[in-house]
Order: sequence, then structure tokens, then C-alpha cells
Amino acid sequence: MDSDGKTVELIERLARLVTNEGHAHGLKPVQWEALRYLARANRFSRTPGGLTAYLGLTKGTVSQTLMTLERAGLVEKTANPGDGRSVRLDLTAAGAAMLDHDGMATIGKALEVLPATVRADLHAGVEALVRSVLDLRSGRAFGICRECRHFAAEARGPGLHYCRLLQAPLEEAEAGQICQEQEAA
Amino acid sequence: MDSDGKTVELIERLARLVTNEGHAHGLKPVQWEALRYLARANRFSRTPGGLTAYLGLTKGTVSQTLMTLERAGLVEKTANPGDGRSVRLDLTAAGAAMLDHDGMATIGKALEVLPATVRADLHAGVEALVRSVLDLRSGRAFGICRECRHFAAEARGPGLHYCRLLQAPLEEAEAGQICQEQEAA
DNA sequence: CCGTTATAGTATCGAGTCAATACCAATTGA
DNA sequence: TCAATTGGTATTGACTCGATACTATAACGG
Repeated sequence: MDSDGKTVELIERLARLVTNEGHAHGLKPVQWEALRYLARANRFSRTPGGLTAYLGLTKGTVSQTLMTLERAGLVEKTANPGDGRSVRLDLTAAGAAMLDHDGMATIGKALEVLPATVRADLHAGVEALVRSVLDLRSGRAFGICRECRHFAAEARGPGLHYCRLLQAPLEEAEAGQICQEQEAA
Repeated sequence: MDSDGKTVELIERLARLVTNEGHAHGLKPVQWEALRYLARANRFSRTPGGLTAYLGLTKGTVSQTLMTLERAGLVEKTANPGDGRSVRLDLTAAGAAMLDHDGMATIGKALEVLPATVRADLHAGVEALVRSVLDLRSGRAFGICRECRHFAAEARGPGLHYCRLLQAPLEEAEAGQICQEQEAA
């Protein structure tokens, strides 16, 4: 029981270490998170609303963060054809290049040093914990498209998949991105 | 493929979930971290400098946060006898009571749901990772007094320990607190 | 069709974080 | 004794963040 308390303390500490990494290159932790999200999310999820749900913040806050990133030339907004209310977000070349200097690489390096079994256990444990927290909070999983129950593999020919929920064709590359709507198969 | 990369993404997500918990009762995430630190740290470490090292921030920032907490009546400052520069920090009764509403309990709840083996593996993994990151960054461990190489158990009689580094007697309760100076035995 | 309601996003405000810089007072030490 | 170090505060500017209020587009129900 108190072992759980210790675990919580360690997780708290780890979280602080992670946000500490987020102050490189004049950006803020949340701005890095936004860039990383936009690099990983599919076109249905690269919107202010998607980012808001991912970060668990209010839309006003996220709107401000995106304005800052747009002013800095790291993110581009384009109107969403088909829904005049919605905005499509994309990393600019500068935004993508910025990710090469992502401080989270430090965490990756610290991970590499650990024995393979510890890494595997850690991965499984964090995955289970994230799922568990999201459950408690009824948050979205933001899992990978391919692992979704709405995903129809090769429904339109070789390498041409389909999303039954959004009724949209999916290219091979998109199947590996994260999606707002994802629900485990 | 890059299983480590996925782990880093999960850790990033977990860190975000943790900071999301930090907005209860009108406090900010960092303020909660300060309260938790002050509840766990021994008297040698309950100073602005100790908190600064723990959080990995600059001393100016921490000074501001402490002023806010002091104004809110959650933290008390007293002069440190023996060193006129230093300030001793203590939780007030209100500060200690505030910790009963700590949002990190949500993480603890999410943890409880997991199978015991997963919890144990997670604990070991996070512990190893935190250590590894601190190593890379040459940060202090802030481990528990009793597990320090400067700790002399029962050096002054039953339940009366001693710190060889600070040359100070330690009561039983203090042996379980975290310390700024801690170095693994 | 038209009005109601829901959805996507922006505007503004106030409190606070945060790094950077500059600063002060007490301590250390050559 | 007088410089360097250490512990902490003050100030500034950019930004986060929740709250609230607002606009515009879309969906729906009669």
C-alpha cells in the first residue's frame, strides 16, 4: 500500500523532470507538446479541438498557445473545407525541424541505459496506468488508427484502408498516426 | 520498431495527466508540488534553495511561488538560526490540511486498479528511469534520509540517529523524510 | 424554411509561472 | 580584511491557464 504511495511520488517526480525538459529553444512545455501532437496526429485530429482534448485543457488556453506558435512560424492554420467552423493545423517546415531539438530525447536516452526487461515492464506499466487514469476521467485514448475498431484494413485495395466512423479512405501512412476518435478494437 | 519511442510518448502523456491534476482548489500544479515537498522534506531541506533544486527551476521563480503560498496562509517562513541568509519553510495547519485534497490521489486510485505485478514492475521501472534521468543531468536524488551514506543509525542511543555530513542528531521520524543532501548508501 | 441548439473557435481578463537579470545581506576564506 | 560565494528577493516580459463572454457555422426539429 505504502509502496503505491512511493510509486505516486516517483511518478510526480518523473512528471516534473519531463516538464523541465520543455524549456529548450525558447519554447514552453505546452508548446512542445502541441508540436509533438501535430507531428503524430492524423488529419482528422489536427485541429484546435483535437489538441484541446489531448492536452486536457480549455479551448481558450489552447487557442492562445496556437496563436503563439503561429506567430513563431511553427504552425499553419488553414480553413477546413467541408466545415467552415473548423480549422486545420499543420506543422510548417520550421515546426517539423524544431522537433529535432526536442528535449524529450533526454528521457529517451535515460531509457536506453536501462536493461531491456525493465524497459519492457516500464512500458507495460505506464501504458496500463495511462489507460487507467483516462478511464477514471473518461478521457479519450488517442490511440493509433490501425488499432481502432472503426478501422477497416485494405478495404479499398492494397494499402488503402478505410475509417467506418468518419467514412473516409485512409492511406497507409495515416494508419500509424494517432486519432481523436480512436477506440480500442 | 521503436518501442522506446512509444514509451517516451506514453511518459509524456502521463506527465500531462499528472499536471492536469494540479488545478484543484485554486492552486497551480507547481504550488501543489511545493506543498508535497514541504510535507516530505526534513528540516535541512525545507528551504527555498532545497525546493529550487527539487523542482529544477530557478530560485527567482521559486521565491515567487513561495510568496504566493505564504500570502495564501499555506506556508510559513521563519529565520534560520545559525545562518542569517537562510529561511526555514513550514506548512501551516491549513497547508497540511490542503494536502488531503491532493489531486495526485487520482493517480494513486488509477494505480490501485492495476494487478500487483504490474504495479511492482512499474514502480521499479519508474524508479530506475528517474535515477537515470537525474544521472544524465547530474541532479540530486532527494532520497530518504535513512538510505543515505551519511546516515548513522542509533548513533546516539535507541531511535536517536545521526547525520555525519551535517553533523546533526536525527530523530526517528526524520529518518523517513527526504533530504537535499541524500546520497545512496 | 426558420428558429433553436450545438459545435468550433476566438477575445479578454486576472492570477500566476518562468527565465533572466539585477540586486542585497550574510557567510566563507585566502 | 576584503573579495568571492551563497541564500534569497525584486523586477520585467512572455506566456499559461481557467473563466467568461462572444462570433460564426452547422445540425435539427417543427
